[in-house]
Amino acid sequence: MNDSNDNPEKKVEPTPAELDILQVLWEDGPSTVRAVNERLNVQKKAVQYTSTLKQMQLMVEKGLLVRDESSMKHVYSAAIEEGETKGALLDRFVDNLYNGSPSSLMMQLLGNKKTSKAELDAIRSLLDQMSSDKE
Amino acid sequence: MNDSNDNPEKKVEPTPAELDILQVLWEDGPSTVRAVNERLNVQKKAVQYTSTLKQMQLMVEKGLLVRDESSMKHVYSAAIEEGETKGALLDRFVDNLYNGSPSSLMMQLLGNKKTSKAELDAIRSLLDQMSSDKE
DNA sequence: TGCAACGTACGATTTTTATCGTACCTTTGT
DNA sequence: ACAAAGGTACGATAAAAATCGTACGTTGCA
Repeated sequence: MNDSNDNPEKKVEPTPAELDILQVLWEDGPSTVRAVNERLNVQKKAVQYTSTLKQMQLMVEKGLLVRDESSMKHVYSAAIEEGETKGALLDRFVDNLYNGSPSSLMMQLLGNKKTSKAELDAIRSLLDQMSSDKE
Repeated sequence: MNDSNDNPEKKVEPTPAELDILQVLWEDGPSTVRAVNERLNVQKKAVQYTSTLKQMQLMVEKGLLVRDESSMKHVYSAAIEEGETKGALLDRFVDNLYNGSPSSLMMQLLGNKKTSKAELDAIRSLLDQMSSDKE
């Protein structure tokens, strides 16, 4: 068996720059390099077209993106799922910083002045909804 | 004014390896290089003594650590606060991955099978406690 | 037809992070 | 006194991530 199709255990660890690109693709769907590059230049840092191009080409090799070469303007899309990827990153983050304890992270979040009251309310109702679902 | 003493706005962004070292110091308090290195070798990856030494020396230059050179065995301690540092990293993490919305992060956390029921309960009681404090 | 606009390919390089070897100093036991 | 043990300093290098310039191919139109 190879890993072409059903290998959900595959390890994915996009670098920060790769993550930026992935987010554009997750949000906008399949896009050309130019579209992605423009979005990065607006939302993030100035970066040359060819830098983005190269980056995305490498990402295809790594299996982070797939591309459709049928037209001259290649169209790229994310090859890994948003939720899964972010979940893995979150896991690692929690492991590294909070000893794998989500509630520790929550405490950090709650003690953080940057977290608005509205957000806290949203979290609580989320939690309430959660528990009424389960019980 | 310089930034020797009271500059809480200073930007700190430890790299992964730096964070490992910081965590040891946060947990154990002021320590020698050897002590830190041994802890890393047990808990993390094998790394040469001089590598850890160099790393910690660089961290002093960057202002991440301070050291007491009064004895020959220099004693290092964290120069940045644990909660503040982790909070900043968490902020950046939430900004990057969840558009700055902690509740989105929560959803990810709740949907994550690795998060145990006990942890969820802990979070909820944390939240309850939080709201009874505030209101 | 030929040139400008726009696309990809890809080597080279820079930047950042991490690791290590070697030189050399200090302490201590005998 | 001096060797062994254990410490620091620091240049060199490796490894990883990111950036860019240049070469070259294709398309569309004046």
